[in-house]
Amino acid sequence: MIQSLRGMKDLLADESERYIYFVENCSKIAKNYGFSYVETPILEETALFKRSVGESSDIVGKEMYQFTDKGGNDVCMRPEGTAGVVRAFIQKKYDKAKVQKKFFYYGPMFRYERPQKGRLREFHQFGVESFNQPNIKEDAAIILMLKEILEFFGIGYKLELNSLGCTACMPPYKENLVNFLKNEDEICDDCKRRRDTNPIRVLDCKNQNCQDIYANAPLLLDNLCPTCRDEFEQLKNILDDFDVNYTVNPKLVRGLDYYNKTAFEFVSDDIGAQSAIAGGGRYDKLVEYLDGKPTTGIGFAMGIERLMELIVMPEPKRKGYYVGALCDEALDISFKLATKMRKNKITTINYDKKSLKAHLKNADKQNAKYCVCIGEDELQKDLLWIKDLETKEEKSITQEELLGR
RNA sequence: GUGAGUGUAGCUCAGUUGGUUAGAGCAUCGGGUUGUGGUUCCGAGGGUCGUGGGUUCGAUUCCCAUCAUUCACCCCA
Repeated sequence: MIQSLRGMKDLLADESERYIYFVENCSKIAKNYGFSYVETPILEETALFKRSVGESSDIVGKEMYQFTDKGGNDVCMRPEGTAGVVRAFIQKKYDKAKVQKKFFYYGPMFRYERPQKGRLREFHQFGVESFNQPNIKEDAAIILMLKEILEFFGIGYKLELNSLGCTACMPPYKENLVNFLKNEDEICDDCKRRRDTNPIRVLDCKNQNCQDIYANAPLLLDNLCPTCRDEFEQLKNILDDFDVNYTVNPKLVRGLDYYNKTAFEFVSDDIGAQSAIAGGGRYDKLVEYLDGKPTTGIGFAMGIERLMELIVMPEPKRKGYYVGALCDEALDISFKLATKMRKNKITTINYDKKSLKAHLKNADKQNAKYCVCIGEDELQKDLLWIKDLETKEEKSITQEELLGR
């Protein structure tokens, strides 16, 4: 038997219902915030992710589905959504037009990792990106929108917040941190590697010994330039105004290299070790990294599979019609009837002759609201028998009456 | 990439200290006398016990390998 690839799952039955329910409602909320749908290709040139996500990240370094296509191009399946949207933004020359744009997207992402709870090789993200809106209120609006989405689905969360600074304050801080790390020989091998490739990531190390050492490490939050410090204060004030609960985590860093200034992560306690349900932040330099004109950007991405474990679906209601025949003569007639009904009603039909009891049982199992049956009596009188499975009300009506309902 | 656990019916699992026809619940299908569902009762179908090899008179059971899967590390949404 041929099976789906490791870490890749089919979406069907309850799961697909959940998926549709989730993205539809997220889309609705995003549209209220002025975002419009964008869909970018799953396959992109590998260089796009190397230059945006960063070669030092694990995502690009070891988790990409990368290959050479028949034309000899170095391509890969997107491991995240932002890079493609930024590429599309630049390709459409919105950077030169200096226009504000807000996009939302959802779809599959691919990372070659060892699967576990909340982590698949093909997984789905819902995300938004807002370009050319440097106002700190936009940062707040995006967090408020995420809060609204999570609250709509009844998902509990914790919000962690940090500022990663800008080109004025980040480089001196980085130097500062590297100097601190040079004097520490007890840090783990991973951290030693990070010291050279991406020093800020050491702060995020899960190793307890490392964390003990970093208790004395310089923090970026204490070394922000006046502008960044002021903006971070404003952001916190707005969030306070809107009763958003958050904790400032000066050691929160994002896994992708393109972030600066505002960085945030929504975390859940209820889904195992892979607890990050949404993350995002500002990326004011990314458009330039990808050869666009200077354009600020901010966005977030949510892990749909992780969130689907947490959402409570509304109770399924009985709906639609079930059609069944009680005698052989009614088989063709019921099929014709069902086909007419399908113009404007959800209709399922059973092709076999069965007892009324069996049809009612089937209709009930399929969660239909009405059971329509045709038997000898109905054929004689040219009527249909119909029962409401909720109210138990039953009556005989003509075909015209039924089709006109 | 590393570690641990698990693979028996469509699903959830029991079981065999190695021995004839491998069990349960749920689900499915049929029935409980003339055309009334979600309850109940009776019955039926469905398994080369993940795959390959080894030990043995004999393996679903023990051993090895392999594949799949789960959880954790790591990484991240």
